[in-house]
Amino acid sequence: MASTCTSWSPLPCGFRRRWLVLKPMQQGALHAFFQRNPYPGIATRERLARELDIPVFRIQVWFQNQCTRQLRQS
Amino acid sequence: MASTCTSWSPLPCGFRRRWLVLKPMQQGALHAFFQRNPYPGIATRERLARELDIPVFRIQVWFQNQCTRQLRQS
DNA sequence: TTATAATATAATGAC
DNA sequence: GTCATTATATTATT
Repeated sequence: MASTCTSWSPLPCGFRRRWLVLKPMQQGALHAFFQRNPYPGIATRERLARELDIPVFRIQVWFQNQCTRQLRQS
Repeated sequence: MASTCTSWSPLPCGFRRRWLVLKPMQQGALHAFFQRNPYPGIATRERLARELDIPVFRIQVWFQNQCTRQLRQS
């Protein structure tokens, strides 16, 4: 396995990134896109990051969380 | 899906801690700080706790309540 | 009654 | 899956 510090995570191990709440407009855009494509490739994630002004790794985390939480709806 | 009693609440469920009224000086300091930073990290909360002589979890509760009070004025 | 301290839980960001 | 932080609803006390 790779080290616990993956390439897309700029923070050193053991430090938790500052909690940032997404703005409603950003959330709306992400939800809308997720409905169309839950598994965007790196190019798409980078485009979303530019358009919404969110770091790429946050986009990645958001889609990961969204996938797992979509599944436990029952 | 947080657990019932989260980490910032050291009392077991069903037990209510004693009501504590903040002194005017403590309230003033909290309000002043809140204006600068409504979401202090754990290190900052611990510093405030030391300086104002208030337990850390009460600091946390005050900031949470202050956020909702702020929102209700609109 | 109003203000606010305190409890509990849901939603969600980060890991 | 797990933990941490924020948001919100509610209860209780001064």
